[in-house]
Amino acid sequence: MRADAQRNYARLLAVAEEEIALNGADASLEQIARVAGVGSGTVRRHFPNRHALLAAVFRDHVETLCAHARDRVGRPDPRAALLEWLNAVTTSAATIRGLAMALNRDQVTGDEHEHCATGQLTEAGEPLVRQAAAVLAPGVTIADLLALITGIALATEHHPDPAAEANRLLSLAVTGLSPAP
Amino acid sequence: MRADAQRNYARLLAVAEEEIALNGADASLEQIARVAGVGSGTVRRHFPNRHALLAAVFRDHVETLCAHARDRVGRPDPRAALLEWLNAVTTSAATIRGLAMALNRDQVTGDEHEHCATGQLTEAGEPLVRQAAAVLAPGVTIADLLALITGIALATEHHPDPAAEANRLLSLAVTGLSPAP
DNA sequence: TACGATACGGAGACCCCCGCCGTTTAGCAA
DNA sequence: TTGCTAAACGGCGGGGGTCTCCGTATCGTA
Repeated sequence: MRADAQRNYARLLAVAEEEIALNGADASLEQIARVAGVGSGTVRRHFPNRHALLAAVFRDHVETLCAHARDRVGRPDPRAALLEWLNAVTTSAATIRGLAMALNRDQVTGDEHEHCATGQLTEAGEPLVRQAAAVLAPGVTIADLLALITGIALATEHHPDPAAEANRLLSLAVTGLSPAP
Repeated sequence: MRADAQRNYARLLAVAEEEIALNGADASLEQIARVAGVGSGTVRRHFPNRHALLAAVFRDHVETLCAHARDRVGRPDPRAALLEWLNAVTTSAATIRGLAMALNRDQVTGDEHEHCATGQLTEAGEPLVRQAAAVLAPGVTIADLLALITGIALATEHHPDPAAEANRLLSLAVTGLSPAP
């Protein structure tokens, strides 16, 4: 990779992060190019489509969450371990503008990319779910949990305090909105 | 309302319904105008903004759900009554393309319109929630339930059988993903 | 230093949203 | 039936976005 390409890549990533934080997952690529001071062709060369850009922007965040999950494998209390992680994921999804939509989008694409955000989170979270299987409702999968979390994050995007609201909804779902009598 | 205006309104509504079923809540207004064989100004006159169009298109569906709720007020088993209604809402939100996004959008706008879709569903569902309060987790509101449902519907939009998947997730949330030990 | 590969910038084609305004037409009244 | 007027229509123009493509500038090496 040429030096100028590297510079532009880094610059674009930084600008994209700001712009997405400001305007959500469908921020204008054109605008990002303008702010970064490069031609629109350049952003498109580094990131062929919006999905690629989102993946790059959120890569670190996702990686952090995955590490968080791995740390919790083998903990003495599997239920607590899983719930802590789910809370962390929820907080990120609700706080980091655009992340929830990005996760939702690549669930749609059907995980053809093993290394997409949802794929990574699935892989990292699966052991936690397996460990906690005994205390989970039968049939619950890591995919279910991630779908629910992205859904909750999308639905609470507007709220004054999205993270708090999202976590509250998640807690309700975990313990049961209306447990059987 | 003039006769030609009435004709165009009806025609636009029909075309919009198809187009939204095909392309989701952000179908092209321009395209709708083309298919309906009217100028783009006409669609904009009848529906000043996208939200107005969505509201009109989904009005009947929402009204049906509200009636469904009113039917169930006063039933002997309040829990069953509420859950049946929640399932119905979930099925609609997951099946009718664009509805979930529309509901989500007007939760965002903050219900300044009392008669918007979410507002109507809130009003209709509130008695069911009140009735069932004794068997609900403390603090659960009708707004929470609707938010959760729209979130679930958004998250399962891609699934081969969205309604089944959405209802499954809802059931899990109702009985608890991992009820406390 | 010269050269080839690589990356850059932006023009062009296409689509969409939105506001505006000249023209047509429905429906009423004479 | 015939005029008339307000309401409704259609589409143009401006602004912006996406995506493709190609001539040009630049980097890194021989």
